[in-house]
Amino acid sequence: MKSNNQQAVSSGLIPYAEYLTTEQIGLIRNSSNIVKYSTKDTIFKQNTRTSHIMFVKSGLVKIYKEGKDQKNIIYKLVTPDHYLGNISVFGEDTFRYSAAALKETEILFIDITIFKQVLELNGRYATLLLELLSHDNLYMFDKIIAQNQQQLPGKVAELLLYFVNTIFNSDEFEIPLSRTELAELAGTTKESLIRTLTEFKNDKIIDIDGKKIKVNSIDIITKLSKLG
Amino acid sequence: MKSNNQQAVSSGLIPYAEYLTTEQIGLIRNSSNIVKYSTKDTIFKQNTRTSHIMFVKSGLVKIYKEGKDQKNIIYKLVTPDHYLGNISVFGEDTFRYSAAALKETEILFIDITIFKQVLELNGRYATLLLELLSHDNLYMFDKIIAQNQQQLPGKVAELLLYFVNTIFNSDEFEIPLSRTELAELAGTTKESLIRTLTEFKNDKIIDIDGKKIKVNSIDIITKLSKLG
DNA sequence: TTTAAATAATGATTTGTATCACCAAAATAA
DNA sequence: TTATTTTGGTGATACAAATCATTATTTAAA
Repeated sequence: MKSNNQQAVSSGLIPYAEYLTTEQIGLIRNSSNIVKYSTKDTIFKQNTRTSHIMFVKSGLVKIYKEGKDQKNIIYKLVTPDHYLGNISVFGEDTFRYSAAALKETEILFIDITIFKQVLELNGRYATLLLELLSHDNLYMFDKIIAQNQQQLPGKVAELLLYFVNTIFNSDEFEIPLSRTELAELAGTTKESLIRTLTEFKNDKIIDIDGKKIKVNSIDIITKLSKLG
Repeated sequence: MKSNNQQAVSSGLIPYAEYLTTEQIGLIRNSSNIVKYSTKDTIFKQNTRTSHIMFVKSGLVKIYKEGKDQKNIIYKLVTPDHYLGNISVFGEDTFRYSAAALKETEILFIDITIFKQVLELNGRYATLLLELLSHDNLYMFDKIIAQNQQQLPGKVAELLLYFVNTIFNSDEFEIPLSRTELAELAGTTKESLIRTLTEFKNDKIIDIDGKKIKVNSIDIITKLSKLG
């Protein structure tokens, strides 16, 4: 954590504060701080100890597993107003994966002990988190399983839908990821990803110019993702 | 749910009852019932409404996704004293997958509304579930990702380790699954699975006789699973 | 029991995509 | 600026595993 980048935490910044009492908000606020990261900064590394709950305030974060010979797998991207890593820090005392900022990012750090205290005091809040966690995990689960079963066109279609529906909420966007990273997210290799994107471009399903992508036919992309 | 197979629920049967007050145990007990299933019985089907939290009391359950042309994917098996489906019913109002009994199985059904009431009253219990859910999901996550990346020998080695370490806690066991189901769990095809098992048998790593399997060298199997 | 259906096993063939090799272009450092 | 590294892109090849085809074996039904 970079102490030189910290800033005070106002109560409005506490996630889902409407479910908390003033006292509980105070508890969390006093054990929280915001840290700013620049593009490509590491937020945490796998196998280090989990001491904080992290909540993305702004920016974009990739959650990834570091494999041997630089073969990473990107699990997911995290957009603002989401807990980092599905709050899965509850399950283990060390991180199972790493996180890095894909652009200028602000993270709210909350001391895990204090956070657990609040949860135990406030069943309503704990239940809310349980629902968030469940939802998130089901979604991720399906995504991974689907990816597993699909072949290239399906995988890349799924990737594009992920950007359109979940990350950017738009059919036109600029991806802050390299081709290699896109492949790591789609579950394939750089070469295969590029080839498939080029095919989609030739078929006029998408326009692509460097990191700028425009999805022309979400219908076709959706069909491809379902077809596998 | 088969009402003819129900039976009364004693307080000792409530999961993690030590975290609950007498009153809360009463609440849950009054809205619970146990249902018995025979081998191959369906417990629930994907896309049906979730109205109960389910807890496996005895037996063995497979959680699977039904794909087109009978191509199922088995996510996991659930052994006694575990919630069905990672309590993930919190996230959605319909099941995302199906469940079926692999042998004589008893399931404790708890009304979901009552259960949520108790959770909101008891932050301690909710936090416990949050931890269970987190842990389970991290585990599953890693398992699926690992499987995804591995090739045949690694996948089958992983499958065997799953039985040895998680399901049977023994290096000798009788699997209540067909070869097709084993393949669905390992993430491959029936033919490839059989071939790989035969190879392992020829290499004396395992003994296999129908559904009876004995793992002779967990060392080699572990190496194979790590090697990919 | 005999018949039918489901499951297990093995071989031959096909195919998708990872891997390898290489070059172009862009970004970064010197 | 030039040099160096990283990223993007294309073609040729290799290979693992899915698919197809067929037979054996077990299990369930008539």
